[in-house]
Amino acid sequence: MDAERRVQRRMQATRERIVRSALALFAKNGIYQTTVEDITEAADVGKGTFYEHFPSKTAIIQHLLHEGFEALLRQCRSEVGSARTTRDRVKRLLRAQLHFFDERGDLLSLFHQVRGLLKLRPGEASILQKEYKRYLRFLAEELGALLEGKRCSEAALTQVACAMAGYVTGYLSYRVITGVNKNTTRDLRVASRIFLEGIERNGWHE
Amino acid sequence: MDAERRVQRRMQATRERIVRSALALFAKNGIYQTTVEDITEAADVGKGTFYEHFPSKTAIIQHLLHEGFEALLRQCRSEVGSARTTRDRVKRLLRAQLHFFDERGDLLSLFHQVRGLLKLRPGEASILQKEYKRYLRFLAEELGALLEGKRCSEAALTQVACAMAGYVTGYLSYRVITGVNKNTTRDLRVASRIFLEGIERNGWHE
Amino acid sequence: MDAERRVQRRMQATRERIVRSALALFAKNGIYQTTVEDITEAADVGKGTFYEHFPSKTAIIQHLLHEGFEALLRQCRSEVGSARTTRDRVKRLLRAQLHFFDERGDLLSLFHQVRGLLKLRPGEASILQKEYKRYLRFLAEELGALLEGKRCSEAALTQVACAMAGYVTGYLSYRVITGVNKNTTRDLRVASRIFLEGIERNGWHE
Amino acid sequence: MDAERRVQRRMQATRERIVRSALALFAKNGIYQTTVEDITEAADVGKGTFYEHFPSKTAIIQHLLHEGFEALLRQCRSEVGSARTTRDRVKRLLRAQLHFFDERGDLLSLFHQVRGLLKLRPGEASILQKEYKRYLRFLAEELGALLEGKRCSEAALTQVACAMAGYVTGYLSYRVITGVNKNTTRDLRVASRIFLEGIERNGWHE
DNA sequence: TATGAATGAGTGTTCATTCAT
DNA sequence: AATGAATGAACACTCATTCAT
Repeated sequence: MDAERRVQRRMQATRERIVRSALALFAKNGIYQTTVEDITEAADVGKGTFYEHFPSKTAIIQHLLHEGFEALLRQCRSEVGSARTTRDRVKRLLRAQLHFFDERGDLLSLFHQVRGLLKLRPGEASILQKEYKRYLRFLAEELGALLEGKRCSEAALTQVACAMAGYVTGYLSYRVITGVNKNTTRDLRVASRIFLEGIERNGWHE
Repeated sequence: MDAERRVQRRMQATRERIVRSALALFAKNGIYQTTVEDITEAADVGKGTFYEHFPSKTAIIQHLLHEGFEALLRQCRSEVGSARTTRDRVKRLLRAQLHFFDERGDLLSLFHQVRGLLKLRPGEASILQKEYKRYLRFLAEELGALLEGKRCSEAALTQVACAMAGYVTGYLSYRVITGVNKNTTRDLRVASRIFLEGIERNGWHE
Repeated sequence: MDAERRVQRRMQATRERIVRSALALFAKNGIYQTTVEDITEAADVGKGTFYEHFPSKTAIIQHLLHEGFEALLRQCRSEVGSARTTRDRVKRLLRAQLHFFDERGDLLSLFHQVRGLLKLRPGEASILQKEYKRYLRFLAEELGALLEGKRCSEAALTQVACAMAGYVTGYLSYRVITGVNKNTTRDLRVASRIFLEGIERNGWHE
Repeated sequence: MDAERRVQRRMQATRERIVRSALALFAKNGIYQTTVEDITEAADVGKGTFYEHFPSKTAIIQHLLHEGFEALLRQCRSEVGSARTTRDRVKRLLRAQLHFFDERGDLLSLFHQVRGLLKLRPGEASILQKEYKRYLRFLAEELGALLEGKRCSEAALTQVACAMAGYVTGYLSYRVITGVNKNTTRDLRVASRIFLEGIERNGWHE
């Protein structure tokens, strides 16, 4: 029936308003300073409605994290896909990440905050940790593909993935502190140079 | 009198136990999951004693941050001090930071957590922010000194400082997630290569 | 029309599923631990459907209580009806109750739980209280009939009714705790003895 | 020091006010209708103070239950102690219980309410259950002592203990419903008769 | 009639902070 | 200086009930 679909759509809209409000507030005020009521108020729904859509505050963080990384990886994949040369691939991989976080400061902030909690709360941590590991694995695979023909251990690849992920997110989140204007073109040039030099000239062999 | 000095000394010891317990717990369980009572219990003092030494929980975080950065910069300065060549300076600068955070995982964690909160709580943020800015300014100055003779705007320097700080802390904190074994020698080689290549060959001109 | 009747019948079936689920859950998990949603889920109907059949959670408790006592009294009446001697009547009265609660542990539990709440919530209490009073009045009347010819004040009769009701339900609910196997025959022998002795030999005169 | 003791005493006083308020409210309004805030308000302390003294609402119920049964058993023991004849012992045992609950309607109510929850909430139930079992075991032992020389299985003794406990508490709590005036002397006469007849003339052999 | 999304008052619990000793 | 009992604002989460479809 049509009616049924309309209900579905309306519910989806409510859920989305909650999700959006949550992410915005988490990024702006921090996950601990943001209460469920803040979220529902911003989403203009009743407090109880939150729990119709997510079983707990932790659950929505998990959801946002998952969706966030999903989006990041999607963008990376689509950007890298059409690259030919190694140089181009690395550049595109970096550009995808830099662009993504430039536009999604909210996710940069969320990723950063949650990452700070990964060693804590063992129960919840492992679930959240998966997302970060997926991101690192993706980068390792991408980089691995680039280095084919050169010797590079799994550990070394992971290390480079950490380096790249750490560089991109670390750099951008420090940039937030300094208030330096965004200049993604320049950022990209610098980042590319840094990684390309390393990779092209030396390989990352141990 | 001697008695007076003894009291002073004992008080100092108490304060130190509190400080140490706080840092350990913040790193292990997170600043929000750590209660003042957790700290005083670990320090084996009464709950009220905490407030004899620090006016608030925020205050001790601020203190730890300040002392932490102080120590970091001290180590950087002493390491870099005796360097001669530019290449050596950069290497030493990186080594100092990597070594420091390798040994002080607690501070790495604290710095990371607090950094995630910097845009929050406007009042407190600015006080905490100062510490990070001081760190970045230090790096910028160091790097500026290295590039003497090459054109490099203030903004570009800040950018490189962000890159370096972001790279080091970002990389190491991702390394924590993957559980990759520490291998500081290799880490240093990689990091040096990355930054040296960039700096030596191109300078960071705009 | 036939259609109308079918609707009626289906509605009745829904109502019954709700009623049955409610009683089972109240007995198993407690009236406070059982949510309306638990009930509707167990009855496999929508949450809103509950409120089509009962105006509130309290209302269904009241309903169950009423129906429960109705059934109890019916069983008592039918059991006692054909008795001749006084001895037999008391025995049958006791047997009816013991049997009833043996088979209806759910009602035993419900009666017990609700009785614990009778002094509460003045508004609701009085409605629920009526059911218990009806039960006691019934017992008093039955016992009164047995004692005809012997002096026995109204108060004394009520007292004996309380004693009997208290004995039966109190005994059985303690038996639940001990996990002692049901042995209704023996239970009955004991109970009969207790009450018959008292009643037969002495009457309950003041 | 004196000061220390004074603090101790004051704290004890606070705790007692909380305990007393809790019991009164649980009895009057029910354990579910009574909120922690109701308790602290009645005790004229801050809400947080409750949790300085008890880790949870469940904990205070457990405490009250334990203390309540302790007091009941104490009274039973002291009452029964000086009895000589079997007849006297049973009478005293009954009297102790009837008197106790007559004066402690609050505990009668609490015991009744909690008993209604014993099959529920498995985790907590078992802790609470212990108290009831202790009571029953006590009665079984007392009755066992009386019947020495007569054959009586453990199960039968437990059964009689259930009967007695069930009778006393069941009777009294039904009496609350009817609003019949207390008349402990008469109650005692009735109860004694009931149990003495049974025990003296027949023993409770199977 | 049946549904289930939406609601918000209410609850148990936490925890930074105060203050009398 | 050190203590820890007392405090209450704040929060995550529950659940009976409503209502538009």
